[in-house]
Amino acid sequence: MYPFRDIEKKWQKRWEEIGLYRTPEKPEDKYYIMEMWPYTSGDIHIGHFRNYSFGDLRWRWEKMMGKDILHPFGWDAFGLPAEEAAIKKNLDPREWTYNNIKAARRTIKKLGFSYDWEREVITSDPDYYKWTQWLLIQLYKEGLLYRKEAYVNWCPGCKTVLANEQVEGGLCWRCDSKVEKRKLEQWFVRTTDYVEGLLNDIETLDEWPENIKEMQRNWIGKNEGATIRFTMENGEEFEVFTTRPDTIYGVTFICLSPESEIAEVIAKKNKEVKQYIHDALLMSNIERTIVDREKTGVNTHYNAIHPLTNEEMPVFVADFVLGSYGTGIVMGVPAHDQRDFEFAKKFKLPIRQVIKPEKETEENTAFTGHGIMINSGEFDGMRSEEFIKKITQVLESKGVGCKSINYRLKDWLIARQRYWGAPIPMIHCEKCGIVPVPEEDLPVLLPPTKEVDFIPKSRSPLADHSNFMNTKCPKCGGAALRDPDTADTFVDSAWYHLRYLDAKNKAKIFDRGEADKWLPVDLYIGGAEHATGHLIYMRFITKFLHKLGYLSVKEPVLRLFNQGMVRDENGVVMSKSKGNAVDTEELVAKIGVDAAKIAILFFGPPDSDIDWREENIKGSTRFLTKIYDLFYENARKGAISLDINDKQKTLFKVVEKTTKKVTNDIEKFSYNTAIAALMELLNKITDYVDKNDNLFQYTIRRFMSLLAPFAPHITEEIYSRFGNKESIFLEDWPIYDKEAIIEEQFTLIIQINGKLRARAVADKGIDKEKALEIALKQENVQKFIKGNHKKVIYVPDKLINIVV
RNA sequence: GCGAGAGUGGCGGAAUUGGCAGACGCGCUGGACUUAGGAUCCAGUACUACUAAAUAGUAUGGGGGUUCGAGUCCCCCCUCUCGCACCA
Repeated sequence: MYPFRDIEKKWQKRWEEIGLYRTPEKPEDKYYIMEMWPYTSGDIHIGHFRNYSFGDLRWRWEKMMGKDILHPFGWDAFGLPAEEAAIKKNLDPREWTYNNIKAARRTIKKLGFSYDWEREVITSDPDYYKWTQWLLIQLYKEGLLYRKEAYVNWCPGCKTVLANEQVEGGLCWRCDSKVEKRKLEQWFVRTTDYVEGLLNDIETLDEWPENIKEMQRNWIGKNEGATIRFTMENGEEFEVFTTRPDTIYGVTFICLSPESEIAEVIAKKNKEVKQYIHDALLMSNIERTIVDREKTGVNTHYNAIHPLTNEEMPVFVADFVLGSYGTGIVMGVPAHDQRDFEFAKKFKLPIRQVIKPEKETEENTAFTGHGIMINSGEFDGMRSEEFIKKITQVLESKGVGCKSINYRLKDWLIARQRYWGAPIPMIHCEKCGIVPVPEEDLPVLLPPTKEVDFIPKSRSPLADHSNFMNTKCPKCGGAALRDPDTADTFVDSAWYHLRYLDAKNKAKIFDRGEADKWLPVDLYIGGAEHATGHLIYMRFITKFLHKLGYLSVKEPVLRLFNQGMVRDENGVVMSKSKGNAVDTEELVAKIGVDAAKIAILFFGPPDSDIDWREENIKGSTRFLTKIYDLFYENARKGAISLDINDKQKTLFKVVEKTTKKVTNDIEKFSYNTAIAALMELLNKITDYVDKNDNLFQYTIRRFMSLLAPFAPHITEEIYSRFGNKESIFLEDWPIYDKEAIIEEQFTLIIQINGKLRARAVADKGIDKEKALEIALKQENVQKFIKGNHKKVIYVPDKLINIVV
C-alpha cells in the first residue's frame, strides 16, 4: 500500500485551484463528453463508478491529445422515490432529494473525476424546470403536445399512468406491478410526427452500437400495408390495417379489439359482449399476451360486408387483437395467418385458401408465405407479391382502401399524477379551453411540500391544493384551473445535454452560439437499458429544436458507448433494493481511487457485463504499490536525453511498443488490454538493473504519461517528483518512436503439415529458400521430414510450413 | 416464435489480414525473508503421458466443411445473455 489518501486529497485540491476541468470559452478542437446522469436515490455504487471512470479516462486522454473539452455533470432529481419517501417515512421530498444529491456529490468529488462543476444542473431546480416547461409550451404551440382520451397504461403501485416505454413485459419498470388499462384523458407528445426522421436518421449514426440501433428500429416498428374499409350491415363503417392485402379474398370473419369504439357501442346493447370486454380489459397485458394462450372471443351477432365480394361475415370481439396496433380491428384470414387460423378452428369458422404454396406445407397451420393466387376471382394465377400492389390499387380505385404505413411507436404519454415533477404549464379555462401559461410567468412552481398531502388517491396531489390549482385564465382573465399533473421525468432528461451548454442562462433555454460551439455530443456513455426510452426522447427533442431553428444539428450524439452492467459474485445485477451493491465510498476508502479504477477497468472489456469479485481487485493495488515503491524513490529531477546506446537497448523498444499499444487500445475502448500492456512494461522495468541511468528515467517518465488517464492521482504525485510543477494533464500524450519499433529479426515459426515443430530466430526479409534452409537445419524438423517435402508455404517474416 | 450478441485453463479475460492458443491479472503449488503472514520477493502453473526435463498427443460448446494452416471463414446443432413478442 502507498499513501493514497494524502495523494488524492493533495491533487484534488490542486486540480480545483488551477481549474483543470473548467470548460474552455473558445474551443478550437472541441470534444463534448457526457455520461448518463444518475437518479438521486443517494448511493453511488460500483456500476456508476464504472460508468464515470470510462468518461474520466476519456477526458484525460483527449485532454492530453490536445482537445478542448466539455465534461458536465448533473442530477435526474425528479421522480417517484422522493414521493415514496414522503409517503412511507414522512420525509420532505425536496429535502430528501437535495440531501441525497449532497451525499452523492460528496462521493463523486472524492473520486476526483474531471467534471466541470460550474455547469452542474438539477432537474428539480426551478431554474431547470422552468425550461422543461418552456419546452412543453413550444411543443404545444407546434401542435405536438395534445390531450386525448385513450386506454393508457396504469400502474396500480405507482398510482400513475406510464408511457409504453416504461412497461417492461407487462410490468411497471419501477415497481414491477402488473400494468392495467384505464381509459383516461391524458397529455401526449406527438413523437409519431417525427417517426420517419427518427427511423431514417438511425442510418447516420455510424458510431452507435448496432444492437441499440436495431432495438430502436424494432421499437419504431415500421410496417407497410394497406388500410381497408369494411361496412357493417347496420351501415357503420370501420377500417382494418393489414400487411397482407393480397389475402383479401380469404377473409372469413372480423375481430375487434376490446378497446375499439365499435366494440364499446355494441356492448351497450349486448350483455355478453359487455362482459367479455370488461373481463378482457381487467386483465393485465402480461396475462393477455401469454404465448400459446387459447384464443378467446365473443360473437357480436353483427355481420360485416366484404368490400369486394359483398359477402357477409361474422364480427367478433377478441382479446388477441391489440387496441394499440393498427386500427385495433383485424380482418380474419385463417388460411394465411396462424392466429386467425386458431381463432377460426375454435369458433368453427370457414377457412378459405387464397394462396397456393409452391411446395407442400404442414397440415394444421396457416400458410403465411407467398405463392400463387387462387379463389381470388379475376386475379387467380397472379403471384401474391405482385398482387399486393395490384389489389391496393384496386381497393383505392373503388374507394374502399389505400396503401398505408403503420408504426409500433406510439405517442409519448408524458403526464404523471404525481407531485415531484415539473408541473405541466397549462391552464384549463371554461371559456377558452386549454391555454398555455405565458412564457413570462414561468416557471409554474411546485407548492411548498408542507402544504401537500402525498397520500396516493389516484390523482395528482396538486389537484387538492387549491392555491396551486386556482388561477386566472391568461386569455380572458376569468377564473381557471391549472393542470394538476406533472411531466414524466424522461422529459427532463430528454434535453439536459442542451442545458449543459449554457447552464446558467436566465434569459434563454440555451444560447445558439454555445450549441454551435459544442454540439453534437462527441461521446455519450451509458447503459443499454435506455435504448428505446431516453435515447429516442433525446433524439426527438433534438430534432424538434432543430426544426424550430434552435439547433443546427439533427442528432444529439455522435458516438454512443454502452458500458456493460456490474453484477455481484453470483451474476445478479447490483441494486440498492437487493442489497448486493458494492459501495464505492467503502471500496475507495480501502484501496484508494486509482486502485479501484484500475481494478474495474481491468475486470474486462468496457462493453461487457462483469461479475464483481473481491479477490480480483488485489492485482491493482499490487500494481500501483509497485509503481510507487520503484518510481518514487528513483525519480530524478531535470531533463533526460537518450543517446544512441540507450536506444539500442531492449527496454527502449518495449517502451515504444507499449506506447503504441496503449494509444491504440485507448482509442478503441480496450482499457483492460491497455492496462495489461502497462503491467508487462512494469515487469520489464523491474527487471532492468540500472535504476539510475537515462533509459530508466526516460522509461518511468513515459510510463507515467501512459498511466495518467487510468490512475491520475498517483501519476501526478510521481510526475511532480521529476521536478514538474504543473499537472501532467497539461502535457502532450507521448508519440512513439516509429524507428524504434522496427525489428531486424523475427522468430521464424517452423511448421510441418501445419503443426509447430520448431522456432528459429532469423533476419527479416529473407526469402523462401533461405527460410527453408534454416528450417531444415532444425533437429526436430529432420525427424518429421522422412521423405521429400511436397510443398513449402512461406509467409514472409512470420512462418514456414512444410507439407510432407 | 423473431432479432442481436456470446460460448477459450480452477477463475476474470488475451489473441491486426486465417499464421506460436492461453498475454495480463486472480487463484493455486513450491521456495526465500520473517516472531508472524491473508505483506513482500523468486520459481512454477491448459490437460494427458514420464519422477522430471526434452518430447509427443489432445484442447477454444458439439458435429461437419473450406484451407498448407481455423478460436478466427462457411453449414448444421446445443447452451447462455439481452431486446421484442398474439404487431395483423
